[in-house]
Amino acid sequence: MDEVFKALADASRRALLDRLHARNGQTLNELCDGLDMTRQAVTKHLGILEAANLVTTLRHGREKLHYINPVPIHQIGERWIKKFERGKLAALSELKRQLEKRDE
Amino acid sequence: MDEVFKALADASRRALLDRLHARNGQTLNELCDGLDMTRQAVTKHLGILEAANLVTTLRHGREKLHYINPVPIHQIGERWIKKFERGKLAALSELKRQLEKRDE
DNA sequence: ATAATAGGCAACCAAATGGTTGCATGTCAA
DNA sequence: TTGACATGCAACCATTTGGTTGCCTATTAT
Repeated sequence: MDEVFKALADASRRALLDRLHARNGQTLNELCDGLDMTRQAVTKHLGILEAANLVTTLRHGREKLHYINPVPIHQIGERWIKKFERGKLAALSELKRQLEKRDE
Repeated sequence: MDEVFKALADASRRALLDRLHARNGQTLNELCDGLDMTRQAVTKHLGILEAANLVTTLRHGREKLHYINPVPIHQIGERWIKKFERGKLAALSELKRQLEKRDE
């Protein structure tokens, strides 16, 4: 889980996921296209995404195809975000109450 | 948005949010309790959470009370996670198809 | 008044991070 | 078969990060 959070913490990596979300199965060079980074930098980012299981790759001859794996993202939503949904309204109203109490 | 992702990338900070989720409005020293870090390290983490608007603080005399703000977490869910929900099944089945095609 | 308590500030440090360059390897096409 | 193309590997670099220590300030309780 920590690896996923860390992987998602970088804007370049989120951009790569966005690209794969727009069109899945792109090669390394396709993913590099238009980005202000060297190919090697992109390789590293993709490696981190792959290590976090956010991307799965498939060799096809000399090309490496990258496929997004939506499962870890979904898990972040289920296991983490949702926990804070419950009690969200309670937290906000309590905060509001405390903020108002300040002026007593 | 980037600040929120970065703030959530650290396990210590997520643990602090968990603590506030369990009991809101804790002081700095309460939050330090039991953690294997100096108070100053915790202060820094809380500063990052506050900068990302994940935590709001309120001075009460010499104490500083920390309240969780669930809104940015919710926004990550809405603006980011949900985007990948749509097409999740499509991505998975395509990945499965490609993986099977490998053995042709 | 004064001691204890709660927190703030700043300098410093090691390790991790995001990036680069240079070169090597494997695969495809002419 | 040889050149072009797609990717891999490794060393190196600057900056950021997560943490420390030492000291200072503000508030509360005795």
